[in-house]
Amino acid sequence: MHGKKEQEHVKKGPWKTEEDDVLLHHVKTYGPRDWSSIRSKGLLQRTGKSCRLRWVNKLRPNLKNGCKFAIEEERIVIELQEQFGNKWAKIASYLPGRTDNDVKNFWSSRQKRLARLLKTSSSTSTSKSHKNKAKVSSHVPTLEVPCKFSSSSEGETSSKPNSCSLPCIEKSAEVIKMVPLQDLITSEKSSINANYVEQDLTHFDQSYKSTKHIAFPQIPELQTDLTFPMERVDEQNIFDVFDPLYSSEFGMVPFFESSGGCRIGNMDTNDDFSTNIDSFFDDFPEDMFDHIDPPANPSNL
DNA sequence: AACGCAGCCAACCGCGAATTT
DNA sequence: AAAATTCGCGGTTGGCTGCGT
Repeated sequence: MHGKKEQEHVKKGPWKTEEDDVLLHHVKTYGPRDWSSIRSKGLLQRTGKSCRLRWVNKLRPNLKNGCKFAIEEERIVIELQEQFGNKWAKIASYLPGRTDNDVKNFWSSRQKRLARLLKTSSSTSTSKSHKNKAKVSSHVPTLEVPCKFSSSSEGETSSKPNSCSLPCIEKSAEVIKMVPLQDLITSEKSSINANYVEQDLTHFDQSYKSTKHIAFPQIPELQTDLTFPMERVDEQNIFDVFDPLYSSEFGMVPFFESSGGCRIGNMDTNDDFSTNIDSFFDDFPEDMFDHIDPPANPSNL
């Protein structure tokens, strides 16, 4: 009975450095797969599921751990959530260095924040006159611009400030009402404009057809020329990540560097790997992935 | 200084899909 | 083809931290 229990014992909770080491060694040897074998071999008392999650969310190279979402990233998440719904993994595939968990956490935080704003606003609005409402709304700028969503991004680059242009997002000439999220947040303390909060939340209501109301950070323009979706840095292209050219890709993610200025790598999880990304890879032999089967060639499928 | 609250994040759980036996 | 196993995703939870009162 005890023996069986012991055999079935599964470790949970925060990961220790030593466990990360074991997991990294497994990935180094066999690649990011066979998660269940880690436990069956007695390497770790973690479930395969837990191992995979740890790798995907924290140990995988190129992750932007501990970095707040840049404005561009926020914008993309909002747009893609609008389009795909809560398909976090899919949305994350458009954001280099972000995991589905990151996106999910970002979104739920945002939802909570907005819900709280709405709650606050409704309580304040009941105690305040309509006059007050109108007064507040007048100082919050609203942008109503035709959104140039198109799968053909060429020639579609917006010349207008505040218009949005995300390639590969199929949209008709819908009107996007952009509400600066920063304004929402900063006005929380003083007086909330219920109208704006409501507008923001209504975009979750599918019944809104002609006008989309989205809380957007107010930024001049998306200065990117992203080809979506970005390749995910995971099982599919792990080999690319460890390509000899990787060194140029590790300091920053080019696209988000300017806004985020965020270093990549598991900088905050454990000291052994936090010094810098180079020392992280110093631990790996040059032929570290020689043992790994190359990804299936799509043409052979 | 102590307390409460909100935000953030890592990790777990359940379930369905995909893959293997 | 069916059952078993593994994997991946989305929802949820709980702990930690920072900030305001």
